[in-house]
Amino acid sequence: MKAKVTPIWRREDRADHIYRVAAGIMRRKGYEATSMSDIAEAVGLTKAGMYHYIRGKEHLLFSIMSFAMDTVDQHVIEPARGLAGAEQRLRTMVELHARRILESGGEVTILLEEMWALTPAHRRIIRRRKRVYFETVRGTLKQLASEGKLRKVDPSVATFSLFGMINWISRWYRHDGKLSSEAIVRDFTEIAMSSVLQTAGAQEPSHFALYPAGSTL
Amino acid sequence: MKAKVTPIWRREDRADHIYRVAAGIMRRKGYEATSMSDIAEAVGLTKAGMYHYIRGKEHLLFSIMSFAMDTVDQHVIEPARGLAGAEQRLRTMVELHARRILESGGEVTILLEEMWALTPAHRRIIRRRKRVYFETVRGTLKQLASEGKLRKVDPSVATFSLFGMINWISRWYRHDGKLSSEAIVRDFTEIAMSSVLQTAGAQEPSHFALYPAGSTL
DNA sequence: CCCCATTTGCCGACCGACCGGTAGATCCGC
DNA sequence: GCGGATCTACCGGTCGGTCGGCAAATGGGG
Repeated sequence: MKAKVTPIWRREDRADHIYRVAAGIMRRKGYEATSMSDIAEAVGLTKAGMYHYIRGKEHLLFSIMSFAMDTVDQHVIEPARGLAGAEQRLRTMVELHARRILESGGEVTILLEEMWALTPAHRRIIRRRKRVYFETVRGTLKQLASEGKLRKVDPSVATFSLFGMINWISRWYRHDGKLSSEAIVRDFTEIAMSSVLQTAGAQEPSHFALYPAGSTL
Repeated sequence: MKAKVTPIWRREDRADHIYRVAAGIMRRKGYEATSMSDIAEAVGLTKAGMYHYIRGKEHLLFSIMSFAMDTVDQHVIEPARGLAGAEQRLRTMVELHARRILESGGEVTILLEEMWALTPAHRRIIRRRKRVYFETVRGTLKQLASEGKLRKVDPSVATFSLFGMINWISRWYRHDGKLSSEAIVRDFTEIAMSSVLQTAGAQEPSHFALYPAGSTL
């Protein structure tokens, strides 16, 4: 009596679906704590059936991470690449990245931290792509520094701080929260930009007065 | 010939040692990926021997997290509590917390993120303590806002951003890096403070001009 | 249109490895 | 010889992953 649904799955769609479901579960429970049975059940297959489409747990994680890096390349780095001013470029990257995280639910961000679970070869690939992004931002900050628009801080520390703020978003943002995502993006972008940008009128940050001249720098 | 060392372990010292070793391994590999055998081997005991001192894996994690919260209470919140100005209080917390992370190796910070591994009861306890800290910072930001010293941003978003920067430190800081920890603390504190503090001379952030008046706030 | 061989999608049963944790014997300083 | 510390041996259970096979599609040749 139970009419078999037999939805028309194209093979690659089925695989994509598995990636998506797995990403959601792994985001909530972490990679190690997520069993293949968990994923299979959520997908609506048995474990053996699921293995028809995927190669293994580690490769699944690697695929998700690669997809995450693809979206960052496509929707954050690429749109900002051609922009003229360094400040404009940085602001665009911060804003686009923040918006991406809010819209994607953050699976993508959080799983990028499970590097230790990858095989050395896969880890190297992901690390390399992350470094490209990091160096893009750091290069922009260095350009800002050469224009006198960066605070008197180490560009690497500034870059790490920016990534900290950005990557943390997915840990606190709730889709059903009080603030609209647009308001969050706006406030967040201002906070992030202000953290590294030297204010035009004040060449010296006020706190310099707190330290005696010539103290151990 | 091998003279047995038999170091004189007081029972609680032994337990403390296990906590410390476990925290180090779990920081590198994550909670789930760390087996009790891993820890036992690193401690120099068999698994059964180790269970003489600890109650179980989950309770071990809970103890480490509680210790982490103790140090934050003791070395970050408490010293800042009595301070007069909101700005001074915030700066002190940021600086002390950052310094703590650099000095402790960061075990403490990272493991605080493995909340999902705790039993519901333990999770509630840790979450409550984290919330107290969060509200302390947010309260300070609100006070800054009432004094007109906070950027025109939501205090919660600002607080989350601050915690993001701070908690991210342990992911990039290497003890053998080029920068001295003092230089890092100094730069980082300036970045963090600037991200939320309204610059004295500029009452309106420049980007407000980009949005039409009365746009959806 | 039918028949049948081949492929595809999927499953129940199962594997060896390892997990967290325990029982009971042994060791050793007092 | 007593009691805490530590060991060897083992438990039940779960892990990631595989195997052989069933049933539904697929596709030609007649």
